[in-house]
Amino acid sequence: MPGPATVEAPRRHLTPRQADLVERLLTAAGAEVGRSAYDGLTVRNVARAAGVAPATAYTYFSSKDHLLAEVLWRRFQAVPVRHFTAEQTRLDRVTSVLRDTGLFMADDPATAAAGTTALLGSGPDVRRVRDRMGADMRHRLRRSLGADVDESVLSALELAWSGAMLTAGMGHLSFADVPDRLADVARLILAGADDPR
Amino acid sequence: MPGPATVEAPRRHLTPRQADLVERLLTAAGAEVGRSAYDGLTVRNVARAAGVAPATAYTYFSSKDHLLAEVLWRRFQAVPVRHFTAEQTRLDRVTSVLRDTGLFMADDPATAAAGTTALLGSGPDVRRVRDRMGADMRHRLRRSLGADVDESVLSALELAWSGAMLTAGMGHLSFADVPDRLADVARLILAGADDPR
DNA sequence: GGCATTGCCGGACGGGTGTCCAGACTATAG
DNA sequence: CTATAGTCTGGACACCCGTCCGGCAATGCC
Repeated sequence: MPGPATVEAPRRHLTPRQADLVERLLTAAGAEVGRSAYDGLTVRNVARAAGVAPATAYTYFSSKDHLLAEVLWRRFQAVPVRHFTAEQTRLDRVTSVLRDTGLFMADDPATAAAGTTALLGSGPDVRRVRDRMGADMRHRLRRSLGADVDESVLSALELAWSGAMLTAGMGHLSFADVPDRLADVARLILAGADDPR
Repeated sequence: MPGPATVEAPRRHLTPRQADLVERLLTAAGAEVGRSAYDGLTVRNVARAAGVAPATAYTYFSSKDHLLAEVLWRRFQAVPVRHFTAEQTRLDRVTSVLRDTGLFMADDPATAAAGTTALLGSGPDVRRVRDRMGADMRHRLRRSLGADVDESVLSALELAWSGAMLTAGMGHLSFADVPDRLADVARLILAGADDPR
């Protein structure tokens, strides 16, 4: 049975006006979350700050979680994908990726923490953002690992990264410490993989 | 300045009647979460199922998250601490700990997923449960690693464990796969540590 | 320039959360 | 058996979420 499946939203062209609106919402959310953490932030406040009716905000972001997740995703995307030089070892490359993607949150721990919480939300849109982010991270790691990747190494690195994000998001670990911690993990894991080229 | 600090609740003796009440709430919550996931569960429903007024439930658990977190903690505690034999290698020991603590959630993925979400909540009580669980896990791992533990190995294993819980809780990874994944990670990390005794 | 479509407004609504309180209820002690 | 301290009740409350809808403005098409 094919089932009702998911109803794809028709292709959404955003007029410049709308794109600007979305922009304003995202930046307003980013600013707001800096003041009041996840719990304190309300969609209505963000909407007001962006000069928009609450209902309108909900037509572009299906939930508070979705909104915050999208803020985080945007920042994540902004992390540059480095160009590797020939003399970098595999460990160097992996470490640099982990460093960059770990550090981007340290600038604004409030947003990072709230975003982490939001990313765990349950709506389908949040899930999409989550998948997108996971896929991007996997891609970055795979690229840094070079040819003939051991899948279990890749998976282990991903797990460690998620763990670090989570632990930091919960306040168990400082965001500033994340990069070093992850570098340690990479060192151990890559030393464990037979071929540390 | 000493500051207002946290106001410790005065020592709470639970009468048998109260202990039973708490018990009923926890099991009712466990049952309820099996049917409706995190979002579907309401404190009021759990209270009703336990034959208790909502306000009463809130005097024992400060929030829905706290309630669910406590359910998870209880199950986690029930995971047996194995007795290691002399001929087990370090990897064997670590793997068995990761397997056990990873598998206990696979029995009831619904509860596990909801509990994971709850554990990320923000109240001070939830935080306490979280810390308790993290400390317990660290303890189990440290014990399995044996003498002269490399702290970075311990930390790496913890990160991987958190990552696995998170990833599974989000549905990114099946709870059933968690043990094998974690075994892989342990193999890599311990091979990376110089002394795989 | 007139007209239809589209999107925003704003306010109301149903449901859930966590808090509070006055009163009923239980058990313990006098 | 009665007074009293500690619990539980049930319902009201303030707040927020996410949804819905009628009205109004702007955009784009002819």
